[in-house]
Amino acid sequence: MSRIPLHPTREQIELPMVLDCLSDPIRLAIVYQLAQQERVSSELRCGDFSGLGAKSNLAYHFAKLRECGLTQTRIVGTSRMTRLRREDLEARFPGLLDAVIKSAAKDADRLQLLPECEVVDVG
Amino acid sequence: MSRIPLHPTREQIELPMVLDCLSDPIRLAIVYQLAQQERVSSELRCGDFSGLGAKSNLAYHFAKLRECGLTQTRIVGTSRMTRLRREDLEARFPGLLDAVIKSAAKDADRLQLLPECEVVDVG
DNA sequence: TCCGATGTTCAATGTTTATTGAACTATTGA
DNA sequence: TCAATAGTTCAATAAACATTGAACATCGGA
Repeated sequence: MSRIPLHPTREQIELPMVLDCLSDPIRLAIVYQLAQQERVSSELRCGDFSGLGAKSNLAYHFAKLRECGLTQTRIVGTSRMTRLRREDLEARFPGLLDAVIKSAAKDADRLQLLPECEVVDVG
Repeated sequence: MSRIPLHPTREQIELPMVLDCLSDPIRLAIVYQLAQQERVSSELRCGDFSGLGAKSNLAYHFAKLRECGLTQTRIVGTSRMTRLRREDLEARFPGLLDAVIKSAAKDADRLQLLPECEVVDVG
């Protein structure tokens, strides 16, 4: 396991990479879930998304999200807690993330944003 | 040549396809140019973008833009006039296109939005 | 100190993608 | 009718991408 997950700095976040990252249905679902959850808790574990695919596939997608600057990941015990980099994204691309999340919400039934599994029950 | 370019209906426009389409630097440059030009003329010819690549490659990218619902193309003589589907996009994904275009404008120097060629001189 | 849980990394696979040049089609104007 | 122009289609190629299972690493708790 790489001990320290690598993140781009705010200025290193690139528009095409962010758009490409968001264009994958699984990654869009992850971002959407993270956004939905924000009022309750800003972070989620990777394992909370096991309904979206195999472990190794999710690790791949989480790495992409992290490397393009959409998410921040920190290690807590054996888990990885991931949250959206809202402030950095808003600074670089004002209004973009909100527009994407609202668009995803509008199409929540077409996009498979909520697979069979229910995500979390936070105390 | 396909005589009638095919376009998705407004409702057929899908978020992941739009984001994927916008994530390619060449297509982003095309969309950006179309947006910049809108005050002068809402349409541009494919040939106006010859600085962005070979003819056949541009035809490929223009087809992608059209098929995902970002642009509308009509035939005028031997030319194809292309414009952004602003109203349809705004109806489906409010604020999204504007956010992308403004973000691209902010990063205009990183992204190669303006290749060697100057685009158009409209009467 | 070992077990179970959580994720990562690797290799392999099949798919999609972008790019190119050549051949082709359609239209305009001489 | 012919040539020039605008753009499409095709085949080929190389690169990137998503997906899987197996093996591995790390940490917390019994």
